[in-house]
Amino acid sequence: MEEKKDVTIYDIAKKLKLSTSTISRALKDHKSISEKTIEKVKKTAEEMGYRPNELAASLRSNKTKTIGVLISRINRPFISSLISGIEIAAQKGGFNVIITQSHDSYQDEVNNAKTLYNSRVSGVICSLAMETRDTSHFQQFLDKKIPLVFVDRVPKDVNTYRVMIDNYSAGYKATKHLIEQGCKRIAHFAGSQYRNIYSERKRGYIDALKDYNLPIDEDLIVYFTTMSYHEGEKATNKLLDMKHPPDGIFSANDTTGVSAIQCAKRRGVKIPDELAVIGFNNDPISQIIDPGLSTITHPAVKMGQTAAKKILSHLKNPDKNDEITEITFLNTEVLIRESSLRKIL
Amino acid sequence: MEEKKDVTIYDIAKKLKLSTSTISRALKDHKSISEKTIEKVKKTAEEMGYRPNELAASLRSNKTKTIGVLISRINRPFISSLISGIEIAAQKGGFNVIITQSHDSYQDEVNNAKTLYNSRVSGVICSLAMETRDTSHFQQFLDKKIPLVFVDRVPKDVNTYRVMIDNYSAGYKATKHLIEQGCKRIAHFAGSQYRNIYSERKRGYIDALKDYNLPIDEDLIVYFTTMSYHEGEKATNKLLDMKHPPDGIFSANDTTGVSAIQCAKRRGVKIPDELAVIGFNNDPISQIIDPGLSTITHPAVKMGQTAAKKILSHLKNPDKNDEITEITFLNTEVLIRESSLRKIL
DNA sequence: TACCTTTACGCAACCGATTGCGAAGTTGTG
DNA sequence: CACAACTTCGCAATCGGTTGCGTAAAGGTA
Repeated sequence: MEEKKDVTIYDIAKKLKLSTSTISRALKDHKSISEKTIEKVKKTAEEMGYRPNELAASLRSNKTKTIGVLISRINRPFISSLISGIEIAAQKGGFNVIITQSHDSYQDEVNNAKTLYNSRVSGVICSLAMETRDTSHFQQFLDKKIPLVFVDRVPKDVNTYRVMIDNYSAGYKATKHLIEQGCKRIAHFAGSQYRNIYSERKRGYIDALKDYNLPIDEDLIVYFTTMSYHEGEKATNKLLDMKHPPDGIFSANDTTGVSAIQCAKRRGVKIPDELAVIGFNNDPISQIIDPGLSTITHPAVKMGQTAAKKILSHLKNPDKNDEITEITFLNTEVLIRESSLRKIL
Repeated sequence: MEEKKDVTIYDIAKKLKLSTSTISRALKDHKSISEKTIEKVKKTAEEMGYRPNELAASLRSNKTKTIGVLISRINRPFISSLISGIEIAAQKGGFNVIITQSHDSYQDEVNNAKTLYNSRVSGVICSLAMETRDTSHFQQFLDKKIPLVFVDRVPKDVNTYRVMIDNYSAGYKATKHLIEQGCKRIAHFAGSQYRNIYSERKRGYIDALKDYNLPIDEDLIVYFTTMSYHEGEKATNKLLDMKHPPDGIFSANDTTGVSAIQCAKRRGVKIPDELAVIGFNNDPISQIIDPGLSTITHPAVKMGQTAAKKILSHLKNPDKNDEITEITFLNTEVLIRESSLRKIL
């Protein structure tokens, strides 16, 4: 029951009385090999059950057909869709995808970056961990000219590809929508201000209030660390306990938006009339909850595909610029559901 | 701005005036190298910024530190949690995880299996695509003694590791619960009967009905192909249009369970009194919907971890049995929420 | 001092594909 | 028919660790 050895190009060469160089070239349609030979080689390769050893090829050519991914955690609707998009695009280009999760820990992100670096991935896609402040662990990729694409949670101090949405205008649009529904005291559930997605959404919120001459009340802005359901629940209770509770909430994600709705419902607060709520991401729960949670659509799958395509096209194109600061913005839309719809528009 | 070459064991050897064999052995604490030398080598390796080239090591030793994963689609709560578990366990063992998705297409599954095989993964974890009937594309792994672990959706005709839940008893428990709530006409939303998880759940459903002397009405069993929200909605409407509509539904997943609740609510059917519903998986939406959907808990993360650990321990253990038919069952529980709770238990 | 073990390390083949350079064979041109 | 210009293919080095086998040096014993 011993294992059969793999068929190599040496075996094919011996059988056809050709050299390994010819086999190697024939298998990849090199122009200096005749049609006849190419066909013959491919046919016998097939017959002998040859499978190329990518390890050997990678070692020699010093490139792998692999994209490494650094994300916080896979089991989140947005992230899993992002990865799905990456996988789809990578697959089309014949690339494998290696996933690592940091669980939002800075140290894990650093370690994972090292792992991917050592694995000789030929490209990296990353969405920053919540904890991350310093980004020097990405320098190794830039030094080696390994294409690096940040998605969604991007740093501001690394010059490289970025694929993101316009969080500022999304935050602005969400807030504006609540204002148009008649909200006067709008609270904001914000995430870590070290992450662009949350600071920009907040900035949009602030500017919308300003533009519509509404006062900015710092007591109505809640800063979360994990943006979990529990955090949202606690914050909602606190807000509703205020002397002058808010009449609207713009939550920077759907999880806390949903928790706000459920909390308000339990307290008998009417949604959307007494409290209008809008979330962010368009997670599945946002359309399941009753009333449906208005939200901002987020093109997660497309974002993943775009990022992966960036890497593939960069690898194809031999002229590698030293300074790549290309930013791609994807579209978002305000998706209005019952949680914020007070009047017929 | 040319790239610096990587430091290799040759560089270290030259610097320390030792041979590459000594360096190689020292770096992995080989017993035939003295303490002093080992320390010296490790120190200079560190200083020179050496990073091992795993490609070279893999090529020579013919093993990679990689686990390949074959699943239907990443962006599903159950699957993404499963992968999360796999990644956590793999990471601890110093392994990378390569993800491929079949989107429930048989052909994609076959192609992905080939890709993983060619990538020389040292272990494979798979949950079958919905379409898959023939499983001969897994034979290549068995032939090469590459550990293969099926999770959740397992085939019956491949002798290898399996990590799963007891779908039969889970289906039985779910149905029994509805019966205990007073349901007399219980419908069942079933998935493809080619997949064990759905056929077993149905078997549990049937046997529970029998044990409690309830008639089995084939009209109350709906077979889905994708188990999507839309399918569930259509089926629910059809059931509620019947002359004698059901008073309970056991859905083989949460998505269709949720769609049943929403559909019933729209039609004014009272839940759980006129229609009690229980789903499967404990997806996030099951606890967000109102009324909360009773369901069966599914230890997805643990399932992933268990599967990955199986592979790691198999790779460590040199005595490879030829016939491995080890099945691991993980626990599930009936999680009762309002969608099925008619009386105080 | 002669001889036997250990200990510590080096030699060199090897894993399988890639590729610059060169050469033999073929076709074309005047 | 001679020489140029392609075509088509082989030689051999290379990528960076791994490992069986061999040997010199160090320590031990009678």
